[in-house]
Amino acid sequence: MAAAQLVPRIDERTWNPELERRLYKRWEREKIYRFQPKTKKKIFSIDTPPPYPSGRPWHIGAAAHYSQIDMIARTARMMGYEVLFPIGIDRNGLPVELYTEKTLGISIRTTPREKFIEACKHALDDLEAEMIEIMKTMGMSGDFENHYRTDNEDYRRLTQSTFIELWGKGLVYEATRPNNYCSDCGTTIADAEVEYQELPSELVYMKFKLKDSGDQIIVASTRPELLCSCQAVIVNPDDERYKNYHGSRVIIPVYEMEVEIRAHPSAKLDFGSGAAMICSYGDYSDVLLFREMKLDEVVAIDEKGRMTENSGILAGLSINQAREKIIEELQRRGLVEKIEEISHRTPVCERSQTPIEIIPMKEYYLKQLEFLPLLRKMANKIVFHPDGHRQILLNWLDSLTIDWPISRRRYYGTEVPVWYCVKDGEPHVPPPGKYYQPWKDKAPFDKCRKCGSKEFVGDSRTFDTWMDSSVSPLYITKFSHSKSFFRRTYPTTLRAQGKNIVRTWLHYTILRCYQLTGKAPFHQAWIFGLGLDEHGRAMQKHLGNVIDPIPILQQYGADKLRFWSASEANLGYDFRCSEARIAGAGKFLTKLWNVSRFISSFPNPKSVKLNASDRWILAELSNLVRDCLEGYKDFNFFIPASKIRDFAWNLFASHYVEMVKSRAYGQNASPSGRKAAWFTLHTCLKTVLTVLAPIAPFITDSIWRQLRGKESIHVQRFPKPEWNRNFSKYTPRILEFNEHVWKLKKERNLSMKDHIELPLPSELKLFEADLRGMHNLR
RNA sequence: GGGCCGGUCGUCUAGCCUGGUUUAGGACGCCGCUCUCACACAGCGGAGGUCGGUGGUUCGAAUCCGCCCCGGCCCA
Repeated sequence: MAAAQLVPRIDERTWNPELERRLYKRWEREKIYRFQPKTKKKIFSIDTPPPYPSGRPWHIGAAAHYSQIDMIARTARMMGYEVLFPIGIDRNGLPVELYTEKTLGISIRTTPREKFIEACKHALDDLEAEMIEIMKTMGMSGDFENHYRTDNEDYRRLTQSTFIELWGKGLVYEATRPNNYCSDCGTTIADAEVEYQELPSELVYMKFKLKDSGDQIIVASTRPELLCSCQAVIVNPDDERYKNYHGSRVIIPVYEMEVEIRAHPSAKLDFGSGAAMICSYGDYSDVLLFREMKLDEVVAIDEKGRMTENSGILAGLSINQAREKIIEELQRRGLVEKIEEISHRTPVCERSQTPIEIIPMKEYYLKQLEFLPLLRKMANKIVFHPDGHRQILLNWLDSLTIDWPISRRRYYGTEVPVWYCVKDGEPHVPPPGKYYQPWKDKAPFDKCRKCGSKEFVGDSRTFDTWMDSSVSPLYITKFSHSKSFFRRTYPTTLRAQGKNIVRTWLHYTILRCYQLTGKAPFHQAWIFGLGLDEHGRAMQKHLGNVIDPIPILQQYGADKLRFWSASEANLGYDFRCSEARIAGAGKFLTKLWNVSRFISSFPNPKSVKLNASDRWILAELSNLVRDCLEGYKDFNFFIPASKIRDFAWNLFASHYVEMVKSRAYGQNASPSGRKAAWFTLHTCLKTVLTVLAPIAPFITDSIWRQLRGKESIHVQRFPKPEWNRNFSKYTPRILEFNEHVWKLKKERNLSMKDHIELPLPSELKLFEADLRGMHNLR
């Protein structure tokens, strides 16, 4: 058979990403990724993060993240597991409300709740559809047929049922919590709705008398009206002026209460007098200091933005009136040293631009502090990928000082399922198993169990959205729907998520699922870094540096994006995104395609007698398989991606293929030697395709089916490193020799196929025939 | 402001744990030559790094220790 008669079975000269769409349709038809709950295989369940479709464009970093989560699922399948890979979409909370207001031009303040949440319900439909389309385009093998939403009735029913259960266990209690409050809008606002402005403000220097010595200390504050809630005065520990006063007690002017002077580093030496009063609550640092020093809060301002009875002479006044009046009062008593006009960074309501107040309000809390020892224990037991990121969770657990406030004064979220007796305020919680909307539903109780009254009023609040997301492992394992399914799939095998939400999603999920099931919700936690722009800055809409994955997918295709993601983003660490590098990474796939095309022109014999070169590359192939499996075991795709590229490009294509080309074409080769070359070429390709399949599912399946028939590569198992690795000791010598010859020919201006006279190193005698053929040695 | 993580050619990374085998390896990009029968989305060759800075430990440090700077995230 002459070389000219060999025709590649693969026609196209380059990998065409348009083939991806057709292949995806084929996967859908063949249902090769469908979860079989009755399987005999071990089950691998993935607790996938439900992404939030809050706006266009979706983040390229997120695309990289989700494509890697898909690699986890594919890896597990090729390891022989039955894989449960649910897909969910998060649609609760503030961003939906803001998006709805913006796109529909309505206001949450003036729209009836019923109408507003109806609008929220559909606001994200288009964005969600687009997001799911992108996930499919990326080749994700999740369960799109049963995709769930965190705002559907079933999900909210689960959230409420779990709350009711925890309520029954005594893990929920009510206590005050500092809320951002806008007196103009008449409502609490979320942290995300607070912005900061430099506003002119009066810094009042007030005289505080020391209790024992009769000395006085000057305290400067922009919030003199909060004097009645002052519970401490702080000075910087390094401030020489006040060194003698640490621990002394001072009398608060007008109110005549005693508080302690404490040393604290957050007191700034050069601000005001250097001494600051800590009130509940002037600003966020007051909140922190109250927690840190365990001070008792005094409510000075009520929900209408009026001063409370606690403020004595100021009671009933607005904040501005109160400030004027207290300054007058202080001046009348000669307690004002001076007043300075300053510019002050003030938190304001993003809507009304009114300075916000921090007002303690009653909220529900879920106990977490008493679980800390158990949480630490579970954190240490969960396998982290990468291992070091367990520390993020442990550090967070160490820094927790308060329980978790779980109620929010919002509209679009899961409602707090509690009704109160109108007469005595006794809270009543309904039985679990239904979705409740207490703000509009009739109370499911006959009469108050305490006073017998028949009138109830429903709670109007919703839950923190993490209350919903933190039971995702229970939702996907059918916790409240199917005992047998739950038993088989819970705890889930692996939680995949971003590093930035370890302290929220990861922590809350472990806490809640433990409280409900007595077990950690997953055996492994896989933590991904954050996609930054090409300069290393976070991608943010207002910076205009967000890269849209849609045009990238259109131009380069999913596999190039995926291969880039795997070979660029080291597991757990932040990575930069740039189109140029995606294009660069994609070149490897073109190379792979062409090597495959070359190999596709040869038959694939079954049994052969191997030459030395064949045994050498198979030894290296074994090394490759071993390295890849090691990376896959840790779900670190960076390792297989770079090892495969190294092997396939720099060893296999550059050296081995060139070494056996003449043998494969039958030039000066025995039939058995020729067959051995064919066999080895096919074996290497087959193996490379299999270990690459989780990363680049389209191109590998395409080549696989063109060479090996109908069955998809995605139902195969990973190969084993089955060839003797002994011959890999020749690798450095072979590379060295080949590079030496190439260089010589270059220097002598010879073409690669020109013959050259050169002695063969004695160590390479085994490879003599192939090397002579390769370089045309004489 | 606090905590954590990270900083190796323009870019991504190997090496760092377990100091010497490193004149710091590879890839992308760049430059030069070559259309050689799978591939010019290629091949070959080349330039490019005082390993964030600075002190220290040591015969010897990218590798161990201290301090500082920069970036990211989270909490404020």
